[in-house]
Amino acid sequence: MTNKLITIGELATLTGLSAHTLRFYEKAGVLQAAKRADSGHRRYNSQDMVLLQFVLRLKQTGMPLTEIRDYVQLMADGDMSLDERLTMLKLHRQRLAIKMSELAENASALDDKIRIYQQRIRKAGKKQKV
Amino acid sequence: MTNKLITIGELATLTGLSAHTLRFYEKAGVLQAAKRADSGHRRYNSQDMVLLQFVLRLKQTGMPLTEIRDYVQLMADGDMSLDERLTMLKLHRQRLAIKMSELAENASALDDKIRIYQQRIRKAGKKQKV
DNA sequence: ACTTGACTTAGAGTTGACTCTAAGTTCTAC
DNA sequence: GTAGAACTTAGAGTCAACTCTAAGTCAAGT
Repeated sequence: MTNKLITIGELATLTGLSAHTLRFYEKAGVLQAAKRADSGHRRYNSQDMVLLQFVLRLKQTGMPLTEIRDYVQLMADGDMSLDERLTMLKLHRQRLAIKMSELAENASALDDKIRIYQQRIRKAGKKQKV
Repeated sequence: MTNKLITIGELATLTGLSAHTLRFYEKAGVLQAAKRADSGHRRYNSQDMVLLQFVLRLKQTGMPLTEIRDYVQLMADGDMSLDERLTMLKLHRQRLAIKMSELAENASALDDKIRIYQQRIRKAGKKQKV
């Protein structure tokens, strides 16, 4: 077991978030309240880091913080919330699929536009020479 | 030539945006100032609609409005800005590629999670029966 | 002519997600 | 034991992107 505890500053460096943001996430319920040292300072363990990784994945795929908060709350509720969590994940997965196909479509439209621009620039260049 | 002019309300219905948002875009420079009827009401032609389609594409792929505004400004400057516009589009295309691959990675992580949840739920169901 | 709905403006308010400030406490290194 | 960095809190400020309000004008149908 790796029981190493780290400070909020260290977690900030590890994740690229600011300590401010980590506290903000905790207040927003996006992260479970961290354990505290005797001094009152937050101490994070490896499980906290794993959860944070997953939370960041959800965020990166466009899930709003309020929804992530609900999901994290369900995790705290234990196994009886498994079904509900699965439903949420599946729904989010579907939205993600839609977004990905939209992006793919837009990417190819962009590629077309870029090709047309390159042609126009090439032609303009030729005119210049004549 | 299809010279049909439409009102802001009609354009709103067509695009799914609100008239408020269309005016906001115009003020923000994301849309070029629309022609006006004698009454002062905005009238949009098909070219305006084509531009708006492209603007929405840029927006949908995550380009911030300030950047779209710069791009639209360059369009108004005419052909001499072709190079600069091409550079912008290429850069954006690259960011889009990165985002798409991130999403793909996160999607497959989500799929793993979903599979694991389904297994856990199936097991829990079995225990229930015994 | 009149009503009703769509339009006009400037500017205020909202939402989501941070980001920072102030004032104080704790930890680390010398 | 003291300086300076890192931590604590509550709450204010910022930014992007809308979204709405107020007060008025214009357009279309009966």
